[in-house]
Amino acid sequence: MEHKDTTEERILTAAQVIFTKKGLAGARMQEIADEAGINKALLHYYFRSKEKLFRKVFERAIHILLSQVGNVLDANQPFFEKIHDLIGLYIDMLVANPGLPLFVLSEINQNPEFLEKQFVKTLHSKLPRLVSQINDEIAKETIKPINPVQLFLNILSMIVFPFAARPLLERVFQSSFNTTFEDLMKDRKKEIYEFIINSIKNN
Amino acid sequence: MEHKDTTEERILTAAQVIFTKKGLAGARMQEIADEAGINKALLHYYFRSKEKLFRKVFERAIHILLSQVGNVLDANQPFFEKIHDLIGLYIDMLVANPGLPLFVLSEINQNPEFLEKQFVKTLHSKLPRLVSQINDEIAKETIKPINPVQLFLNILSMIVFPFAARPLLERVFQSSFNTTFEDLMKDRKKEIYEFIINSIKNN
DNA sequence: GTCTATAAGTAGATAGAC
DNA sequence: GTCTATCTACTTATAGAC
Repeated sequence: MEHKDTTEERILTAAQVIFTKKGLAGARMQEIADEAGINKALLHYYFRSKEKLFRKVFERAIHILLSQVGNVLDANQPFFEKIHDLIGLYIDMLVANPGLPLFVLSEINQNPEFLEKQFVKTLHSKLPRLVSQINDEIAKETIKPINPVQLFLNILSMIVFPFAARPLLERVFQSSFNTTFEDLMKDRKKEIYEFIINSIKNN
Repeated sequence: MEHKDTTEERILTAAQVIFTKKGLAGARMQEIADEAGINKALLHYYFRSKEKLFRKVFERAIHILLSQVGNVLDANQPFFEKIHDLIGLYIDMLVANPGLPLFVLSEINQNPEFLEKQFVKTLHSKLPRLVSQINDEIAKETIKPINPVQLFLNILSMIVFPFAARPLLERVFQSSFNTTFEDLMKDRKKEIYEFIINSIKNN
């Protein structure tokens, strides 16, 4: 699966590295060519324009961010297990792709037309199911009453934010607590899960 | 206080709008001039270069993000009150400046040298105090044992992330729940505080 | 202080040889 | 498919009139 060593693939990988670091506007085609170890003209041979190349990289990023998570949300699983697996899967994915959240959020902000219907549609099809599952648990009194959307926001925030703020947090944690970002993230799955359960679970 | 209507101020305000929307690399001096209603050459007359103008805007943003919060963290207050006030102050500030978090995080990521010592130093001087206050509460058994850094990350995440992800969340919430972002944020102070207290407080 | 005009450099894109 | 050389357009920055 992971990556036939064709020129096209090497360009895409290089483009992902540079676009993630510099953004669409800040990236230079020359930089991408250098990173891929090929000539600038080849980029245009394969992808015609900078924006078309960017769109391919961006679509990939969105796909990674959504694909596995959709399955967890769909799964027919007890509520607490689902939350547990969601946290585990998402953090694993972000550890493997730490630059994705900030990349996607920045570009959507700077260029709102990149927020494709696909993205919104995927979430739109998954979220209501989670919301009604939360409401079921509240009705069964297994968890305390809470606005399901706010609960979802809390969970998502605790998972994703540290990666979006990583460039900043790395330095602060290093200088203040002699802790590396990686160490924090190792414990974080368990930490987040327990923090949530402690908060919402009924005795 | 807020803003003598000098040309310099109008440029800074315009620059903040454009840089926040497009980033350093994506912003055009012409756009900033148009937004300020003046000529392009005047930008250079007042600020010499695009980067110097950017730095002024960026420093302002950092200042807004840190100034009030430092005071809360320093305050000699009971722990739960301090958490309560911290959430309230920070969300108020972000509602007034919703674009700041993503702006600052993106630019630090794309241009790590903009992360000035000042920023790291300020946090460095405030955080250990909060950490030891958390440890005190754990020792007194008013709250459950928890890694203070992780707790701090949880709180910060729940406050800041929704604003960083705002361009995305706005659409999703609108299309899935017929809720506006603003409505969610109105309740959010109370929601976050209760979520945290429920999680950490000992009975 | 504010403008118009222009200089100098850069980046995306293409032509054409191999 | 891959390269070198080049075109064209745009962007920052400056010169100089008012």
